[in-house]
Amino acid sequence: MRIATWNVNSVNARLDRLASWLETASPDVVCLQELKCSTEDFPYDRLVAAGYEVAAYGTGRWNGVAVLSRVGLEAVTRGLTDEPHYDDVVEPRAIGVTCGGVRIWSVYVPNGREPGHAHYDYKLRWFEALRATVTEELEHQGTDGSFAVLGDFNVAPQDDDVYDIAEFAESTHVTTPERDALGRLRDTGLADILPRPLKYDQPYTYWDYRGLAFPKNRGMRIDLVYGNESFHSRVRDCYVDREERKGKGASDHAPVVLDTAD
DNA sequence: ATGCCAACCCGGGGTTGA
Repeated sequence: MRIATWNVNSVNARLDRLASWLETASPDVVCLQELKCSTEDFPYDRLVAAGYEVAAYGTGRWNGVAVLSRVGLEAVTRGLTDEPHYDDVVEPRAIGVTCGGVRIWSVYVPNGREPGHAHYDYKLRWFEALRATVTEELEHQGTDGSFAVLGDFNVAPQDDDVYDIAEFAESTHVTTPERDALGRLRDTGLADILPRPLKYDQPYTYWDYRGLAFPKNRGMRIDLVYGNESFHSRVRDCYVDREERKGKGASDHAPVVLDTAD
């Protein structure tokens, strides 16, 4: 089974590229983030015509997650247990589904903006709710089933997951509390499934639109795949499809693709 | 050339992203 995660930075603005990527990459399951559209405005017709079942969850603006699947799509859960709110709103940032016997979550972790900002606190609280929800689900399904959380985590797990750690001295995405939150998520029994880069040394997944960041490979690895042992043991390959970051109308994130046995 | 930010909402400019 081929599973991918991709922050598309507006699913409607990216629709032509998404449809063409589905044809060439031929994934069975795709986790999408940053839809920038409501559940109602999601482009169902085009993606259903491409052969996928769809579960979407969005309200527009800077949120929204979805899963596309052509191997079944069941048991849809929208949102986390006791999900924290920001400005009195619970944003659509997580959706769980079961596809081909694998329990899969597509998540879009809050950005955090800057350390000390209310959004940064929200980010840490959101991570705690994600950890709690994952713990509940893993207890419920037992250790036999395959389970994975994929998405834009907005945290670079290690210093070499950013192009120059010195550039991030005052920034979010690399702070100890954020990395500790990722560590507590791993402690539920999940492993970070590291993709191989198709070029250069590091498997970055995001490059800013500004300042020739992509040609200079000034990137970050913030789109992650966290899977339990049953899932991890089935992984045969995992890579960043950096070709999709090229050209006109690209998202600023590239898809992470993985192939599993059966 | 992988090439100098993009998408949203609103109604030309501000906000957000990471």
